Amino acid sequence: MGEKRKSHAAPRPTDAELAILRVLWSRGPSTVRDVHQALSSSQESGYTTVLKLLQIMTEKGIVLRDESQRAHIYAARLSQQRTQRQLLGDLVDRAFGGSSAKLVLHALSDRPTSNEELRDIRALLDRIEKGESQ
Amino acid sequence: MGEKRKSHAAPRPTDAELAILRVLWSRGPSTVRDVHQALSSSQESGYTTVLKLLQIMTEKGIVLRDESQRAHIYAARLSQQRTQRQLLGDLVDRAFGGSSAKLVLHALSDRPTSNEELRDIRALLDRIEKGESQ
DNA sequence: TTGACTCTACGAATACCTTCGTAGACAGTG
DNA sequence: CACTGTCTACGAAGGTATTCGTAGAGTCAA
Repeated sequence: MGEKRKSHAAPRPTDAELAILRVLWSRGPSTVRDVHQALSSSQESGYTTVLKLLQIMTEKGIVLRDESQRAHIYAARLSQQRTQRQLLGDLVDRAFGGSSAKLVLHALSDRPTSNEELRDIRALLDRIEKGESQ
Repeated sequence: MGEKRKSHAAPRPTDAELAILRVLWSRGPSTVRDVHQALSSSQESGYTTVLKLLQIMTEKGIVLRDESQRAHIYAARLSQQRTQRQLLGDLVDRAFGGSSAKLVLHALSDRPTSNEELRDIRALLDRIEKGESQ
């Protein structure tokens, strides 16, 4: 059974999955108990709920599982950056008609942004205009 | 847990809903048939599917319905900009830890951005640094 | 009026997400 | 060994999203 997914086309993580991913990204490889405790500070969820989620995420290929010990250890398969990129691309396509710039204008005009962050953005703009590096 | 939805706290639109919203935003108030036809160029979906979606969206308060004619006319309740802002805020919180700047850096480094768009972004950066108002 | 057409309403099927209870395996302690 | 606590696996319940079929009412023309 199973085999619904194409090879490795990691599907968009759901909300609950993203909450878990954020824990894994910040803590590194963790057990179910680790994740559950880290999560319990921000939201309430049963231990087996977290376990089930991690099992499902393993099936989907969102996380990797090390079963060498009794308490399995889970790790995010894709980096936070990679996942964010994917989510951003989705959003751009679904709601912003494919224009990153529109999205950026929204993001900047919306929330307070520190001077340091603004500097980083300018630096990136410079790089883009100069070289089209990347 | 109580109260899923406040009276008018428009929930995050789903994928199918967003596809319809994009039609309404670009065409303005439209009938089911209008939306269905506009949609059929990019994806296949039955007429009654679109109808059902629009009925649900009406219940949710995502669209407004003018029933004065036999063919009801639907319009998006929130502007495209407003909705985009909401979706962006959600994404920032869920995947970017609340930092708009990180999101911007991703967006810019990811997709090609035109010179004109880059100019707009710089202009906005200027406004932000000068005034810190807006 | 009748027939063809268009519209809305509604319900059902399916799939997915999220939650949690229960069961059984395993480990350490007295 | 028996007890207690921790772990995984599994299934089921309840909710939401998406799809579409069918029914019934309105409209128009001949």
